[in-house]
Amino acid sequence: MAGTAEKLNVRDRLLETAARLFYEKGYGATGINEVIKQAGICKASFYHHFKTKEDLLVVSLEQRHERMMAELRAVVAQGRTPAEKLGRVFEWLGSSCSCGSSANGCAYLNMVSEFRDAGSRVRELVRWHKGVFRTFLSELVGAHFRGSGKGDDEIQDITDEIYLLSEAVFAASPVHRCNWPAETAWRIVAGRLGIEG
Amino acid sequence: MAGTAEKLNVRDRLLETAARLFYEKGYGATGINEVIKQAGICKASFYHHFKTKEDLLVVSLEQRHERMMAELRAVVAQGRTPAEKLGRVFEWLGSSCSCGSSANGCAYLNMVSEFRDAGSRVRELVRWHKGVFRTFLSELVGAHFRGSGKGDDEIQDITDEIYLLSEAVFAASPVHRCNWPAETAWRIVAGRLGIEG
DNA sequence: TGTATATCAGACCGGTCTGTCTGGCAACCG
DNA sequence: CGGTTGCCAGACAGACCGGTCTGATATACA
Repeated sequence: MAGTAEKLNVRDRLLETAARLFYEKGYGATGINEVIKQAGICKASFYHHFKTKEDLLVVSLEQRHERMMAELRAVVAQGRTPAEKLGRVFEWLGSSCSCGSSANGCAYLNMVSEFRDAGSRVRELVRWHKGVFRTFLSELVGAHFRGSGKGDDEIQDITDEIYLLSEAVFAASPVHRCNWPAETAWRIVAGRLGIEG
Repeated sequence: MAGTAEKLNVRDRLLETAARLFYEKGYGATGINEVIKQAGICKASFYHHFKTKEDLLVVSLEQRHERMMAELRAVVAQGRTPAEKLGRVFEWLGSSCSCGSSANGCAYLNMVSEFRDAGSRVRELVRWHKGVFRTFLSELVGAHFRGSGKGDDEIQDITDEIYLLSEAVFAASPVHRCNWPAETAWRIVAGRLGIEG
């Protein structure tokens, strides 16, 4: 029952299984024993690779971040203009938030619910991740308005708005389990980019 | 150490304590033993009033809903026009999401993270709550556009957008712990209402 | 007065949790 | 060959969990 993680080494099998279970069931609701069982790993081997359960979570979230950014780069590569690239991003947000087993919204926002201490390692990681994502958006927005005569402040404001709308998609999708949040968010974004329709 | 719940009867003390702890620490992270200890109630009395811990949560969420709607009605009563009322709502969203001990965002969205089964009682309650809140917004939006010649479909779309932005405030506030989400959201909303500035 | 109800106090049950420990097997490397 | 390393197997410790139970006390009401 090791599932998709057949050929990976022990550490990667643990990370793959943990990422899946922590996302689908939540961190607190997933026991270490379940992770190691589904990964087909014995307990001592787990504690050989990771000091604690939380360490496993942190590493798996870091890995998830890299994977997500890679996916995003691939997604925007399919768009020609910055506006089209942003459109692809919101399309991707919607599909990655309301489809199949991934209908649990944003893995990082979920962690904010589980780790209430704002100074915790996990919260810090979430803020870092969101910062990187916001920078990613800001570059697209900046490129879109390059040479438009818009001031930096206004572009900054629009970036904030678009970032906020991405969070809205993440938050609303798991509640409603359809992709009107992504479509509605994109409608607003398109308006702010001046590409009505 | 019963705190603010001095004069209440047993059931209400339990509900008051549970609402506070479940919100500040999360449902899973709060043990029944801690609730009853802080409420100054013995265990048998708790199980006399509530069948299970989850029952306590459900009733406390229902109570929270009534309290929130009452607060919202009071808040909008201070605005003269529908647009001003909506402005007060977003102001209230920001302050109730990023201030003091309540900097944990939306109690209901947090429950979505903790209850992954979309068919669970708690999830159902969350959807009901969000539906009522959306209706509340839709009445204000409808009043704002009354007689403006805007079609019902367009008003519906704008309502969706504003509701989505309220979710964005709830989701983003606990991550960033300041109220730019509320301000940014309101900037977009004001634009959609046609009251730029 | 007798009975039902609400509450207190806290032991107790069966289960789950993270993390540690012992012990053994196999591969690689000096 | 001997030692280290990675991994397996699973018992175990210690804490905490939700929930049940016994038994005592106080109050209200028939």
